[in-house]
Amino acid sequence: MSFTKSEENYIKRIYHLQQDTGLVNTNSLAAEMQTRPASVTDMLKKLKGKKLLQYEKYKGFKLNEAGKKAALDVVRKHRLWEYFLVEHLKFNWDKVHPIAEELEHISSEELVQRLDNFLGNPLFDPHGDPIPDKNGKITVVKQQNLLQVPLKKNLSVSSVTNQTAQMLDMLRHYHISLGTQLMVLKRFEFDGSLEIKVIKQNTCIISEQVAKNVFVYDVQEK
Amino acid sequence: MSFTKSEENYIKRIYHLQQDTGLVNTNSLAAEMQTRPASVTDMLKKLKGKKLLQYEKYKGFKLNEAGKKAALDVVRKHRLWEYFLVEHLKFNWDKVHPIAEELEHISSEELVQRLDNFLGNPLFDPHGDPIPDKNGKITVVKQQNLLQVPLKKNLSVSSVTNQTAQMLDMLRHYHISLGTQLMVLKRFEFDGSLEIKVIKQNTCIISEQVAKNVFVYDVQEK
DNA sequence: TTATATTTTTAGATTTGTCTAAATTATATT
DNA sequence: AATATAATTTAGACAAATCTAAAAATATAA
Repeated sequence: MSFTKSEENYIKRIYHLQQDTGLVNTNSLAAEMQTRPASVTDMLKKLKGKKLLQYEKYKGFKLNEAGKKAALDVVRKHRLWEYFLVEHLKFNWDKVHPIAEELEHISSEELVQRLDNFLGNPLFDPHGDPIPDKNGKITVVKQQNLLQVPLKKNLSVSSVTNQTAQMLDMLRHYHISLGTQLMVLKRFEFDGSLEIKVIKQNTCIISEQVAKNVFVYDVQEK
Repeated sequence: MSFTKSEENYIKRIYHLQQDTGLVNTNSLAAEMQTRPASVTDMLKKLKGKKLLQYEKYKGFKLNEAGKKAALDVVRKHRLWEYFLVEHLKFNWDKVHPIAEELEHISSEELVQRLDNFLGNPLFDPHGDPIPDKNGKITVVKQQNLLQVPLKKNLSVSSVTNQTAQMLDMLRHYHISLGTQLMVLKRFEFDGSLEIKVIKQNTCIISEQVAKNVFVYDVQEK
């Protein structure tokens, strides 16, 4: 089953809304989609026709299993492309959303699978949101910043906040980027700075300011 | 000025046709676009309205300078994405066209520029077709296969024909891919095989069969 | 050069996704 | 429970991109 760009956008929005509220209503979806309630009703009929939606007139609606799978396919593509844009094209993480909104509608399944492999099958996008696998499964792993994490544990970098040019320059120098495996060796009480072992690289020292913006997850739990 | 997907597709087709024939006519464009002549006429009016086309009713038509620039922007995106798909996602070159047909319509200029840089500003796509730069300029450089090329010249791999799994496996082993710099050191008369210096790698020996499928250009001429 | 064939355009319809305005249903309030 | 308010849907219209069928212009050929 394949969907139009517009259908995919509606499906994705409904998915995100129903994560929060269970049942979704016409007006809030219209607001999210920046369109009119009447347009939403039109699309709901189409999605119900394609058997993606539980929907009774005037009653509210939500995606059924097929609908959720369709939504997760789009979310997966969106987040993989965001990862690519940040990690390989060196976009700042706060600039990539609108571009990924276009890329997420490219249809080739083989493309998505190859992209996933090329990126190293990341679990999180650069905002720290989880990337569903090709079956729609989301691996839930706790993320913490480097200040919160125990010493000598094998960790993988999942996201980086505060992406200033200066911060990115520093991380690049230490060979720290998304997916990098590392370990906190020591925390200095004096200034809160950390001694970090970047696997396959040299040890380095980072300040507390940096550490609080670098988020990681426990490699074992994957 | 920005264009719809449909407009971009028409512009690109007209560009390719007028490269061959000068003036383009309605029927041949309809055939190329797999559509009806009536639809072509409709679109021609739109493109004339946007001042991209020299077009008089019943007379034939061609892109003006603005139209050619628009076409080259699309061609540039198409070929950069093809390069990415082959070189980084390891698609075979004969599989990438339909996917690049979708990717070429992603609109962000910054994306294209960053992609170009990420790829190393390649001059040719994996089919050996030249990639226009951001101003629409096409660098014309002669490509030859490795059998046609003089010894001890600094060369860069521009395209590879006969992309069988076996061939690709062999090239990968020798670290030869698009953009790789190399030099032919010696040609053995006995079996036509070549001794190749892959810059930053070891020397290797490739057979005549392989050599005739590997196309290169002279780095000096860039 | 007149008739015939070919090419191109027009006229009007269709589909998708949107809109406004009005009607309908549900919810809240007294 | 009746009424006011809010949410939702319907009805009908529009723009983009396409189509078919017919008309108009051009090209070709006897």
